[in-house]
Amino acid sequence: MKDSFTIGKLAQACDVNVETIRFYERKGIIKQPQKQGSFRYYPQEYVARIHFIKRSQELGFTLSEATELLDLKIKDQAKCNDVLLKTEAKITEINQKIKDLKKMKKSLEGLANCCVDINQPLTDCPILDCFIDQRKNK
Amino acid sequence: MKDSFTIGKLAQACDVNVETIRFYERKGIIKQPQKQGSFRYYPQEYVARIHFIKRSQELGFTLSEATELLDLKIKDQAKCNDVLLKTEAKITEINQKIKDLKKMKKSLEGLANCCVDINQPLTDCPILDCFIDQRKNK
DNA sequence: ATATACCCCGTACCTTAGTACGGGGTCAAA
DNA sequence: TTTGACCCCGTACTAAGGTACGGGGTATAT
Repeated sequence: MKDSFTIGKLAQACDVNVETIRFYERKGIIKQPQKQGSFRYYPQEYVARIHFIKRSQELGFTLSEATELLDLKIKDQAKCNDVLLKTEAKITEINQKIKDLKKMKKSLEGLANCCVDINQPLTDCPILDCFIDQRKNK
Repeated sequence: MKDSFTIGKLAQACDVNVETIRFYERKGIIKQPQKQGSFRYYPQEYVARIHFIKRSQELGFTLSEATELLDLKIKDQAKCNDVLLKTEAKITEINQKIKDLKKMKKSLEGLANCCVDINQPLTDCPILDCFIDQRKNK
């Protein structure tokens, strides 16, 4: 019990709901820890695991992608090579997303700039066309 | 019906399911087009709208955010002033997304770099710590 | 004029990612 | 030793974003 968390303490430490942890367990995203009687006792590394999952989600990865990333570290029969490949795939994905977001941002900035006359009715605002045009050559 | 699409043709042109289009209509994300009898006939601009929605989703916006973006142009009773504010909010959002993705990318690159010895067992790979550190000062 | 491909509507179902609930068991402090 | 806070499990529900289905109507090419 020392150096370990009940499910409630773990949830608190990770700023998630208790049910979320039970949910992750049911889904195989984290594995069931040691039990003392009917109670789960989590060693501290679970804090890091759950933080990792949450962080990944914040950055646009799904739960199963987050699990995949975690597994890169956890499955020690795997070799760094595997990690490298998966990591590089994710990086490529991220690069594309950044590129697309930047394009979108430019369109929006164009929109903002064209609204110089603050009381011009929106119908005359060329932003949408801007936007649509950018979509066209995609 | 020249120059317009039946729902099936539109779906095909946008590479989405017919049901998706009906779903968007029910949700008020696109508006019902002219009907000839019971059939919907969509003018071409719907292609751009749906592409736009799909694109926005790919970039991490929800359907209702995508709708909001689309509305920047469509509601002509609004004034440029409103558009400007909303546009700026969206730009801020996009900037944050880009920032987060870049952080994620850096972590992943760090991970990739630490796997120099291609046959090193994975247990020695510091990926988890990488991520955790980033979450802490969040 | 008839096949058949397409459309209509409503309803039900699916996946992801949880959250809530209820009836019961347990631990620990007073 | 009892009371309150916490845990157990299973089941049901939510919200977003669709997808599928079934019974019927329609448009069009032959």
